[in-house]
Amino acid sequence: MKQARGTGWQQVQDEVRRRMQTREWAPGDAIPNESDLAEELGCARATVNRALQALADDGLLERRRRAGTRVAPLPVRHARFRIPVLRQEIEATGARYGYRLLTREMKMPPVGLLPSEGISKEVLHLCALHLSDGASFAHEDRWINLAAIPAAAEVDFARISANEWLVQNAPISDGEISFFAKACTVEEAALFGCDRADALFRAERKTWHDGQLITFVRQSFRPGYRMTTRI
Amino acid sequence: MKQARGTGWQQVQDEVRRRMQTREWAPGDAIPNESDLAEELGCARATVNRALQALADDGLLERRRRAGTRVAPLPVRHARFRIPVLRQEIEATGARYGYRLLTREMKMPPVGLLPSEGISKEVLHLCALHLSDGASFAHEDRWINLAAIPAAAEVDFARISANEWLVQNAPISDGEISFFAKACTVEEAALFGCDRADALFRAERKTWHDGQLITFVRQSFRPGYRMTTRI
DNA sequence: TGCGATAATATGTATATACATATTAAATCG
DNA sequence: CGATTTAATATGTATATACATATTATCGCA
Repeated sequence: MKQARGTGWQQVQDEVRRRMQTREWAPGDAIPNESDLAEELGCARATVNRALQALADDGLLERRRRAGTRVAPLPVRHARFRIPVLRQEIEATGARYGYRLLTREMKMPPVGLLPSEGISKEVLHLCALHLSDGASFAHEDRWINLAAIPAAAEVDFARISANEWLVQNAPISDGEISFFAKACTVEEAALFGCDRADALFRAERKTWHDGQLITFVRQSFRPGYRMTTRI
Repeated sequence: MKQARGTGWQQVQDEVRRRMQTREWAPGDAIPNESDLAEELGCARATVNRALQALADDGLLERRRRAGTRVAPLPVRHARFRIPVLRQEIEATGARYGYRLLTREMKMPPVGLLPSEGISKEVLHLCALHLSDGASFAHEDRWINLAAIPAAAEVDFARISANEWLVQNAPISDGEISFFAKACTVEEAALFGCDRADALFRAERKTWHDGQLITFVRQSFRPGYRMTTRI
């Protein structure tokens, strides 16, 4: 059958959003089932299903078989962030991206840095700077598990950042990222030209492949950095 | 036709993920079109479409009409965070949630706090604490635009947090949230029992309805707080 | 009344089909 | 040869249909 205009799943979604916003359907309320909605809006159930699934995916609806669909009691629960890929983030501002390797060495990771990952051998430790128009944007402290990626031992990482090399060369199956705040160290104060009392926004990421830790990286952003998204 | 076992869209997705992880399909590579994949995997094109759309939604694939589908050159994985809904976050740890209103007053917002929002009248200003087992977990500094939500003027917010009241009573169409780090103030050091030099993780959120600002809130988390997610 | 079996129901998914749309490649024309 | 038109192609979407699955409600029976 030909698709009528005004019955796309996006429009169904908009209509549902509208009813939630106007409190016609308030938080906690059950909404009509898919078949009824489809009939009311003049489209197929599959179209309504697509719209409602997307809303549930965003955390605005809660759906359970047989129990039906209801407006999430506490909406706005999921926000999506693009994980900072520094080159892109910097270039998106119109600035010139720069990368500088500070140190590269084989060493044992400090006790407690990679807790319970079973890293007993030496790992590759890199420190690098990401620059925005020549100014320090983020400092990166990275540990690469050579047992997982032996090829990394042959790379000097002076021209290509570890992130970009790993993306191309290391399969990844799983990851964890966390964000937190911590006062800057003396070295960081020098790098960023900031006060010792300044707070830095930091991100730590671990990535695994088949349960084996590939890399751990801590990125510290220059003072004043904000991670922002619309919801 | 009856659905064969092993041809669900999740399984198609798993297979595509596997091929990306093994570098059979490397970052930047084009992958077969939906029809070919469907034939190879023994399912309908719609099933492949569902799987690939979900992967594109997660930032692992890039898709363009006619141009086809390719593995994202930089796995700019779109991480999802649950926006800190403090009651839930605290109760999820097994701790008892507590809420305490510190101040409630009508006042003009400081210049620059709500830039270019056209707030010229008085707004409701609240300061409150969120407690985890009685200990300070997060401090909240909130401004509510009474022009948008006049009813808020009648609520004392001593027993119910502004967030929970607003969720139930204020329609929201749009929002922005940002995270950053900032050294704590003297007041915060007292609240959290921490050192003046400690850095605090902070979140600022603005919500609008039909272009009108409803509320602005800044939440400052206790030292050591981490926002974490798997990707 | 209490419990287990069974029916009813809403969502979840797969499929074939048809058409829409964006984009690229090819063909055509001045 | 360059510009413009046209065709080809991959994804995007809507639909009817059929069946799967989870969960709740109900019925029958002891």
